[in-house]
Amino acid sequence: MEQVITRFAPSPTGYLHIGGARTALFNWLFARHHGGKFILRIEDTDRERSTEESIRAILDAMQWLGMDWDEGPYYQTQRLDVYRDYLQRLLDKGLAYYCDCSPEDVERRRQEALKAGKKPKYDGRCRDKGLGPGPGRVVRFRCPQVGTTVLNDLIKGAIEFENSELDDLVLQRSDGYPTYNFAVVVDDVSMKVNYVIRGDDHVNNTPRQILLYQALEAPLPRFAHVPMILGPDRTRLSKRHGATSVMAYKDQGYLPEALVNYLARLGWSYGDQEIFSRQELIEKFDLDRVGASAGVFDQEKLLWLNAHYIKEKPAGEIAGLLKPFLAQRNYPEHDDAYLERAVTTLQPRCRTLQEMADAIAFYLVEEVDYDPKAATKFLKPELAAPLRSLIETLRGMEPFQEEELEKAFRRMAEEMGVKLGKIAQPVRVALTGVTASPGLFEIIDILGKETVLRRLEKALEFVEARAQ
RNA sequence: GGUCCCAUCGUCUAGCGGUCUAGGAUACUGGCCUCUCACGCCAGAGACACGGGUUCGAGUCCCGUUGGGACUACCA
Repeated sequence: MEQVITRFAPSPTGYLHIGGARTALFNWLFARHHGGKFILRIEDTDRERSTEESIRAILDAMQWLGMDWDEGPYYQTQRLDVYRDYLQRLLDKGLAYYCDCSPEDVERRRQEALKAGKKPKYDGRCRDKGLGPGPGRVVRFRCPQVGTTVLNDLIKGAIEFENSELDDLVLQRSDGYPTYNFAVVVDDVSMKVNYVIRGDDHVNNTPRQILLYQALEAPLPRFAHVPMILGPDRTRLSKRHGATSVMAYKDQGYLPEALVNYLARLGWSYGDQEIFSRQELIEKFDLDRVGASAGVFDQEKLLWLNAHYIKEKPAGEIAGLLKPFLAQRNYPEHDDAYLERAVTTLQPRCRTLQEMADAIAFYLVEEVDYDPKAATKFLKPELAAPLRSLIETLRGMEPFQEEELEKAFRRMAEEMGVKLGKIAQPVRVALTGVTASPGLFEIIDILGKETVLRRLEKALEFVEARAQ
């Protein structure tokens, strides 16, 4: 079997979004699965909207998601001579022609046709004028007007198009740059791309492209049009639906493993399996298990996957990834070992790194602030005595460790004739400021004797003040 | 308007004519665990859009209806 060659060809007119990322992922996975080649190509022929910044952002996102490419990035604007060469072949064969209709005229005639209830196609006015190159002139494809073009899509099956529906599309703009439909074909032909995997918003472009392949006498690639990703309102996912940029997910504290896993399962499935490592994805991914219908992007499920990967990853790695988020919050510095222990207790409790960076606050700040409700409910005046005795007990404890601490607390609760929770909750508030936290004894162990005693004494002062 | 695509729980999906009184995941609800919150475990509720065919038999095949989506540029 010939080597599989796929490509991802974004246009640098914005950030890499969720939909593009999935298209890239499917191409990447397909190539890796088949031991093929994955090419990255930047389609920057729209000089108005393409930006350097977007290119940077797309490359960053590809890298963050762990999708490496074997060739490229190629830039279409650096391949202008290639398009001219191919265009000349078409011109020489009479399969393309110059056209001097102004954009305004074409648009006006289009509107008129529409109003008259006809198809808004280019009317072929310059088809046989025999025009040569000149300022303001474009080159159009002499599109066959009879016959049927069939697209044998790997995902959707056979789709037929009447050539009479198609018109003479522009191949080269008046500024000399190729248009998308032409550049994409020339690139895929010259780069020997044999599997074109892209969003199904391109289905209607495909017959023209097939016709161009034929005009160029180039072998046809296999096409696979993957369904769109929709927002909750079932329209094409866009900024309106919230974060759609891949890097926005990084900033929100998502792990690339989670996003990759989620995106892979959106539109593709493998029996009942939900969790896939990158390696498993490469082993198991194939086009025959890609569904034909559009899917809604479900933030909740992504969150669940992210929580899964946060729990699963070694604490040391999570701690490292967490640092930038900590820096945003200006917490005091702590050593890695301490951070790692704190992270361990938070892993089952946080769905994103942002959540974790918030939750870890009490471990890192000098003094905690009490949540007013929590303080009112649990730091009551009658706690003064128990707190005093607790402080005494803890002061004398050596070693100051989780297991011993738990025993001491249980003993104390028993002596007082109350349930453990009765003293655990006030202490929790004293140490963390809130009523929900990791296990009390692991917290005490990690915070260390000095911090714990300091916070307990502050709590004692607080309850004593309330007593007056 | 025209062309094209799509249609199983709210969402992602399994299902490739009989084993489907439709399975899994997520979200939701209840319970267990428990020092709180999570995690985890158990249980529950929840779907084949509709109408015709084909067939001994249809979620599965065909047609239509309805609904949704995409495209219709000198954007990609």
